[in-house]
Amino acid sequence: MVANDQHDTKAALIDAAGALFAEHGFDGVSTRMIADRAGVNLGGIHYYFGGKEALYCEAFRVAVNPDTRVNVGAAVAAAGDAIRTPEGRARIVLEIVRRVFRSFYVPQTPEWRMRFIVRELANPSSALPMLVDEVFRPDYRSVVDLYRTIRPEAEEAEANAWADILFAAMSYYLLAKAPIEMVRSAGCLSEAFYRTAAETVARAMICAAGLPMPEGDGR
Amino acid sequence: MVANDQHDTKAALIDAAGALFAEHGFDGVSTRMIADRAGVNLGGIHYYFGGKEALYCEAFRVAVNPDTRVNVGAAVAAAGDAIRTPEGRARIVLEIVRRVFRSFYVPQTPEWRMRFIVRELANPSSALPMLVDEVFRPDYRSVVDLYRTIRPEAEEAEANAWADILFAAMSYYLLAKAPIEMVRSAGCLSEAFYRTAAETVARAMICAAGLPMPEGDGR
DNA sequence: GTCTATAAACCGATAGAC
DNA sequence: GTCTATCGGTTTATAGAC
Repeated sequence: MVANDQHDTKAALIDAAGALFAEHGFDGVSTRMIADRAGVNLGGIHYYFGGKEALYCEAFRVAVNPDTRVNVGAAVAAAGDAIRTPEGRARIVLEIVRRVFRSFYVPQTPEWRMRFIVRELANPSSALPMLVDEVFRPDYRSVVDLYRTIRPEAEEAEANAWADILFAAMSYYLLAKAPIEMVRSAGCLSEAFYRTAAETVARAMICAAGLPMPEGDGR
Repeated sequence: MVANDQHDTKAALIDAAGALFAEHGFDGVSTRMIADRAGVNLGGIHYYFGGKEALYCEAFRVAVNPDTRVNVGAAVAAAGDAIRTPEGRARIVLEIVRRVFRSFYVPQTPEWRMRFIVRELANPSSALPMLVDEVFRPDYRSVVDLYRTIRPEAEEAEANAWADILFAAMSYYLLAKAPIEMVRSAGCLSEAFYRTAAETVARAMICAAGLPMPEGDGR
């Protein structure tokens, strides 16, 4: 069963590599660790991908797959006329922050997806340009533009710092998971906590931008 | 000149190791890279420290040195009676956030100090328990306690998420420096920008906690 | 396609000359 | 204290049997 075996081995390698790279970074993972976790032979990495770095990039492309990734720019565009009122703008901010946090748990996608993306931010590799061009810069620009719509008189640095609140929260929860759970308790970074965190971050960003807080939050 | 050479070589190794470990993590740095950057012989690492891991811990102890590190708990305690009024609490939050951002640039301390600390959060090693026990947990508890003083009725998760805004910003700016400068421009993460970022983060935390914004900021 | 065996390079660590 | 040379182990990558 050639096609099936190929799919199984290749997919197992990508999933094992993604999970390990997301956790330990490129340097912290050996090809043997990947092959062992995938339950396949070491040679399969070079047979299917050509090498460790190519496998890293392949797993990374899965992580940033546009079909599954949250698209901040589209979320702003989809809001339509809501952006014309302060109340609508506040709701757009709330919706964007919620989407970002919900993207931590997207069914049918690997658990390591988002963590792999922010891992690349902290431990850059040859995949960094692709991440910046295709994901980070567009999303970042969308959030900065949103702030400039809300406060056109604000300086560039302030808009950047405001957008950073969101990206900082995202990367922090995904990268510092181990120490956070050491300080609080194991399993404290649950889906329920991320809902609270999303509301807290959204509230901070909304009132920092001088917008009115949405009352009924229509969850 | 024994004592002087010893100091020079040892200090050069710690400084080179700190800079490299802060940038690439333990796994991303080899002992040869450290020796080369320090301009000393490879054997010196084992002569002075006993090995790579011991050098890592030694450089890490420099990074978390209580004499130079910003102490969040002490900042709250030093505020005295200010904590009894909403205006005073807002000023305490502002002061804490400013101190954290100013700690990025402390004269007479190595530039890699804070980056090494947050690097350990993202790439944990055997030094993680020490970091959590001596630095991360106390600071984190101080900020959570401050929020619980401000809003005693708030749930634990909300207090945690509020404190996270500060620690997230700190780790984001220090860890994701390369991609941030790719998106904006090289050198955009200047001391001037960090002042703006501190004001923005502080403003977000202050109004998210329901406190009044300090008007004259008395910088 | 999957496996074993191994090459070639690099790693941390060490011995010993000076 | 500082250096060179090198050990033993691990790494990525590859060649070749099946």
